[in-house]
Amino acid sequence: MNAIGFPTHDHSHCIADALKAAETLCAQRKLQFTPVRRRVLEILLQEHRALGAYGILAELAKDGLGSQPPAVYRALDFLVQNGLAHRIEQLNAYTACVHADRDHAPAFLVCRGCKAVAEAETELNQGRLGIAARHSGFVIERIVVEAEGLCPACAEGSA
Amino acid sequence: MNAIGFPTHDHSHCIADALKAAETLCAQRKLQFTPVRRRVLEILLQEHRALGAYGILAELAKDGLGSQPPAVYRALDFLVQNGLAHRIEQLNAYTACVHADRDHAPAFLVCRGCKAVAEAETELNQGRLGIAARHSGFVIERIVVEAEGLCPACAEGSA
DNA sequence: ATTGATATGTTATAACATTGCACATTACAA
DNA sequence: TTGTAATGTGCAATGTTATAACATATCAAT
Repeated sequence: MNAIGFPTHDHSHCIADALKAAETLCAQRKLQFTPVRRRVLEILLQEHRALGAYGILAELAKDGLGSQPPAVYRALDFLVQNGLAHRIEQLNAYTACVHADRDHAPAFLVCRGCKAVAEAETELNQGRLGIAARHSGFVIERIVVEAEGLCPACAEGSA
Repeated sequence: MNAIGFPTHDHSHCIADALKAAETLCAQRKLQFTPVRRRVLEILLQEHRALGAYGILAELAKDGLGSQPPAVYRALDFLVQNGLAHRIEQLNAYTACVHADRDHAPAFLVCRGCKAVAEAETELNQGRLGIAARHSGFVIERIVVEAEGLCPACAEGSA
């Protein structure tokens, strides 16, 4: 495993840790970390990439954990709602959160070659957009920041 | 007309100006500003809001300018490609550009109530995301910045 | 036992987008 | 001015993503 911002690492450990953290977080908030939800998060954690809902559904189906679209979408809603996963708007796809603990405004680097996703942070009312918002009385609740480009590996290949 | 960042203004004049500018720009670049393309831009310009492809298609169909999805998508591709319109990723929808002349990295305020869209600007390699990119050797080509929230009018209503 | 809250199952359909091919138009050089 | 390449359009079919609507299950609290 070696995606943008994720130098070679013990990936199975990384997955286990994240699942553990999710468990803890759900326990604290009295949320049900059900098999479907757990499995969807696990599938997302397999790769530091964005996966489409129907791809996830296919995996889910293999385990007999649901075969219809709503099953995935509900699980994804839950995960996104609780900050355990994020939606990548420009791909209509989903990716596991790399630091699900604290509340944050995520920003992403998305490789158009391999769909690898790296997560960074931003602020809600930063920069020119924040200024524009204040000027017009617009209240920002969420901000989507996604950079599209090429990761080092893909840049090499297409150069 | 009075959307975020667009205080009451002479909207028909605003539309006419934008169409004129688009014409000029296409002439300069030797691009064909065909009836379909012109009409799609005009439809987008009617409102400072994001419109879905199928909604636009319905309008187009009324004028006998195309009845199949590819007609709109091709026109939208053309407009987006040439900076005359933008795609709002979080809505899978499109909006006319308010300053199609210069090359720019657009950022948007999108009202979740009325879908009104205001356009601001940002920079490609700004802030923490730029830093993350430089650190990992990621080359940013395009950046999606979309703030979701409530415009003053909708905030009033839902308060 | 009954209720209420939450999660899931199931069918159907809405909404968004692309592919592939044939035909028309335009641009432009021979 | 005619041939030809490039570009744009029409049309049918299909693919992909997402939700509506309704039924059922599970389980804890009264």
